[in-house]
Amino acid sequence: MNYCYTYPRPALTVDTVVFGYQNEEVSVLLIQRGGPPFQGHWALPGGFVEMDENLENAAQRELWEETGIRTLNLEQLHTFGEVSRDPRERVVSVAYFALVRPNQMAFRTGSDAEDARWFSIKNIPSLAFDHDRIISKALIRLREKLLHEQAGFKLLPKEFTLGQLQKIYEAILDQSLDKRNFRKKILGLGCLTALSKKLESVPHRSPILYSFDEQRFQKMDEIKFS
Amino acid sequence: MNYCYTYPRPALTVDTVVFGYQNEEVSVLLIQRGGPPFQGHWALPGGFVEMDENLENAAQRELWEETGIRTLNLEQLHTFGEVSRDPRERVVSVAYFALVRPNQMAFRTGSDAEDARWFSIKNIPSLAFDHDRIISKALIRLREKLLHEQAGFKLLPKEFTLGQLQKIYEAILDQSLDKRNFRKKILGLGCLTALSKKLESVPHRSPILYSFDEQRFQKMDEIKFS
DNA sequence: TCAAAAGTGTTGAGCGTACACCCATGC
DNA sequence: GCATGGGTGTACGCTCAACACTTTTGA
Repeated sequence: MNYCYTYPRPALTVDTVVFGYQNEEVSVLLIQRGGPPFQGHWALPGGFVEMDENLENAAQRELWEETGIRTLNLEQLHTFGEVSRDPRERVVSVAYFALVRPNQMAFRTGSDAEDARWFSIKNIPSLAFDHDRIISKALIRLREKLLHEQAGFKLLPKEFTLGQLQKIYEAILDQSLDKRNFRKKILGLGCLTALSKKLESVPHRSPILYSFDEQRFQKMDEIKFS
Repeated sequence: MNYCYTYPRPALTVDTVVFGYQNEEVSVLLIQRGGPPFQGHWALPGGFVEMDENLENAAQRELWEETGIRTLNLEQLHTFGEVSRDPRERVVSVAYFALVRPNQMAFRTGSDAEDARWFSIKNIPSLAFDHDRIISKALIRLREKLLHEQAGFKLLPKEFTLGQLQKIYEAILDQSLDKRNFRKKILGLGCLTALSKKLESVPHRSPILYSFDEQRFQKMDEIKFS
């Protein structure tokens, strides 16, 4: 108890909602808590902010320590500061949001006797603290990012087919889309490059692989606003 | 120094960006700092979060204490936590965002020998801390809210004319708009009620007063997403 | 030959944009 | 009567939604 202040202070944590995509389902990375409170409950990866690191760095570090996943592109979601959201004491948590590709989804279990797992967003268990509220907000943001920033490709390998991309949209928006209109709209963005390769060894016609040109997309976005 | 912890903790503050509209200009409420650091500089109203109040309540209280303005409808903007954003020590600040009507814009000066003033967003002085960055983010959010939530009427009296509303859009978007298209679009939302009164004693034809039906707008929004 | 997904165009409706004139009021 | 904003309609282009069949591949 060596750090003393004139006025009391809340503890400050970060929590990160990481979305991935596998088996045609969007899923969230959760860890199982090894100690109280909520021992054995599932929760978002996260922890206390150190004094010499920015909030985003703290979120990256905790994610790395607890799951072995490294990702840039963390984005701040919302800060949760209800007085009694943690039963021990006042804890304010800054929530972050990330999308990872399949090849980034492999994790190792953290040091703290915790287990980690991907859960489909259609089947999320009961969570510790107010983490269900955090995930609700993250899902809303995910839909917005999909619709306004075409973020779907960030959940796929760098090279992907239009069919895979459409399935992402359908999973996140929870509705089926018309194939022709989807392709027209996505290709009409002018940010996809058709690669000369095709995806082979599939039990049907080989689909063309595409890559997403993010720089071009940013430029298009700027033009729109002018 | 009676509050002691095992690990060091950042201080936690809230700051609020309040937008108003007067003299055909959108403006921000700032206070002049009465003590160091940045003594004499202008800054956003805000202060430390108490242990028994939620973040939004803290923002409301500080706004009330420092400016005498009371507003509901605070909305969280972003949390700023760069390590050195405050020269004294680590301070993390949760920024809030509010729109107030002209009749809410009267303020009293706070207790702390501070002055308060409305500044046009086209003429903002040099600010304390990273408050310029906070205002930049708030301006972006203001434009988004205008475009997606038609929030412009929240800067006007409950009863307003279409001409006044158009001026708000022009001030925030910083471009002139076509009068006929603007009216078509706004009336097409189906959320404006034409009142039987007209605005009188103006040196030209008396314009019709309208009120905005927020409930109806919310419903329209839900329908859109289904 | 069959199953499974890939790929491909047209049409109609609604929305945003461009554009110009007369009207009511106070001074 | 004049200055000042209030109020109004049409035509075009673009984007979105609906809709069905042929192609390729592996098993």
